[in-house]
Amino acid sequence: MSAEEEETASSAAALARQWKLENGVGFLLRLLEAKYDGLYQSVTRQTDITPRQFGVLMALLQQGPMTPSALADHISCDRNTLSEMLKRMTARRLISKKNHPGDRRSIQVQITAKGTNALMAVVPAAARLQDLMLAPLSQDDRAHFLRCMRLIATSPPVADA
Amino acid sequence: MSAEEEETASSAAALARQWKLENGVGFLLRLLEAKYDGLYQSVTRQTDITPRQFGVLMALLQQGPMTPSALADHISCDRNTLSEMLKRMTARRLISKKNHPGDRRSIQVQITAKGTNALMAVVPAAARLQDLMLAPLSQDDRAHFLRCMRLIATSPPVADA
DNA sequence: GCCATTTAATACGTATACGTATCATAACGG
DNA sequence: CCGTTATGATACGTATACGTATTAAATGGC
Repeated sequence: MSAEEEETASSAAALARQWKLENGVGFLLRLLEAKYDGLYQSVTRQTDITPRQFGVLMALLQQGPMTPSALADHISCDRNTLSEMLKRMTARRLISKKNHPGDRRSIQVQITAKGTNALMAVVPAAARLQDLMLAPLSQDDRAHFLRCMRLIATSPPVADA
Repeated sequence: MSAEEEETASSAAALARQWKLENGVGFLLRLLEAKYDGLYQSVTRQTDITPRQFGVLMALLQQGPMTPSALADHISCDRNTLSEMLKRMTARRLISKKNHPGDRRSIQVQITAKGTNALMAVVPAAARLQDLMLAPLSQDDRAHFLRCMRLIATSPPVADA
């Protein structure tokens, strides 16, 4: 082991000893996600659309038919992930696919009547989710917390990363 | 459709029209998670342990051998999920399993030398992740944001949920 | 001491998430 | 006009996440 590697190794060991997993942003984010999904289950009971599918259906309802790529951009979702979601949602007839007029590579997806019904059935419950998640915070903290999340989410990736 | 159902449906439609997906906690949490994982990829380059595996290895390094159940509690991870992670990590020889002395139902998992090396190789990069994630926030906001996340994460589930 | 209950771990099914590869089609440059 | 490149969608592989089912073993009640 070179002197430099040894130095790196010893400082890594020191960092590891004092590491506090429970203070890490990644750790906390996962806890919040789990809490959010758990609350979603609680408030929506026996529905058959997931939180992610909720976002897809809401976007299609509000924006009308669009291509998978446009939809992925709209809801900030990976295109591969969305492609698999759309496959499952099509199988369940929550959405339908049709040919794109003018580009034979492309398609358009649209919400079905069944999808609209499924969405409407959970909208009232979903509307309570935000309050339930933020319940532990004061009113001031809720707004501040959301601002912080938006700041991080919308700030461009750092060059030195 | 009963009068009540009609009322529910029309209020759901009204809620849906004014729904702003990009303001939802769930939506923002997913953006932050994606950002975190992206930054992890950037700062750790060609390593072969994921952010979740990092947490497992760090816990085993600091706490020593323990049962999968104890580990799941320690890192707040679902036991089924952890079981599959441990299977993959065992296959890669990052950890090893041994019989539990005194309870033949149970086992203990422990970090291997290879796992320790893999962990140490990414610790310095992982230490920079926190700062990179919080970079868009002021110093005051960083502490406040973390406090808010901990508050939500640690507050017990609400009864009315 | 035996049986019902509980607990530990895992298997299995479904859903998300994303990197890489593939295929068809469109767009473009010469 | 033809070949190269870019783009849209999907297939495939791996990893996470979690509900439910299964199996083995420990535990508690009687």
